[in-house]
Amino acid sequence: MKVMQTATSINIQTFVRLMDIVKTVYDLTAQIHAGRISTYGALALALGDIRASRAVGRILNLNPTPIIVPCHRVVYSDGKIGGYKDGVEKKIALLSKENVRIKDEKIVDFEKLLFKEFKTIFPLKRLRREQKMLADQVILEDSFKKIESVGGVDVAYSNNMAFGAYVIFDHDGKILEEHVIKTKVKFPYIPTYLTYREYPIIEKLIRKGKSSLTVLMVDGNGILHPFRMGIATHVGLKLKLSTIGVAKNLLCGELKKMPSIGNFSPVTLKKEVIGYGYRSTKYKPIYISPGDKISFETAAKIIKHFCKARIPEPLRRAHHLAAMIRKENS
DNA sequence: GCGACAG
DNA sequence: ATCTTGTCGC
Repeated sequence: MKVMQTATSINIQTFVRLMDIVKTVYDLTAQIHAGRISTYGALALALGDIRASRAVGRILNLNPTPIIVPCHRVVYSDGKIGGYKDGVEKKIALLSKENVRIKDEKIVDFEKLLFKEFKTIFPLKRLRREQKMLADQVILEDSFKKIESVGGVDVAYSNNMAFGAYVIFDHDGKILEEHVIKTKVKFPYIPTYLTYREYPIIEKLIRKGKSSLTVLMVDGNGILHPFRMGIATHVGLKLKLSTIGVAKNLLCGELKKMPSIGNFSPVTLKKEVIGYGYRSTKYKPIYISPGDKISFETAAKIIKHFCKARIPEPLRRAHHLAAMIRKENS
């Protein structure tokens, strides 16, 4: 029987390749010919989002083949040279050899030499489209009555390895299960795309759990996200779980006033409440938001119940576990 | 130098 | 998140 080469089967392979952000950055950089220069931001835009510019810098810093991938041709957007693994002198020397002149630490004729006509399919735009699609499916209502168990997941890193930890507590704070996992990192950290870095690890961890889980706390945001699709929300939708996002820093929006100890204060974005700052100690607040299948009220209640320290216990324990495993493997 | 954007 | 000396406060 003749089997049609479906669009899907092509796309899955293509998709994986597309999403190899590291490889894409190197391929894009190789498009900058001798005599031209480009910027970290221009490369990020070619990936599909200016937010990736720092990730581009980090990736180029690890460039294993500086001869094939001419990362010396990537400079700051103000025309300054920027850094180079083997020293800026080397970068300047390589550029000079290509007739790119530098004066007062800046590229001469920067605008004229700037290359930004990359051949690209903007891989990050596809991910953003997915986030926008999924955002419609979020339900900010509890999908449970009684809280049997509450889980926490966190991930630690060392070089190209990720160490994930998953802990399940019962309602009284007793640990029911602990799981750890070690995997290769496949996606860089890019603000607002955290889920594409950590979701695969979290999914593997959750599958190891035996107890039925009422709620999962995720290190990161729920709907407190420019597109209402933080990692906790993504995890909730994909794994059909009630989730709460818990972040140690604010990603977007505005905390109207500093909450007093033991209290919450709303975080708003364009007049809309998308999360709460919560202070259980005298230290700086944490930022909580519903992931999926939970209300603001219930999320807040659960967070308060599990906050013996600044960070709620399930996440605190998961964080410690992940850090321990990371250290053991280093 | 500051602001600066989860992890 | 990780890299890290010394420093600060409970």
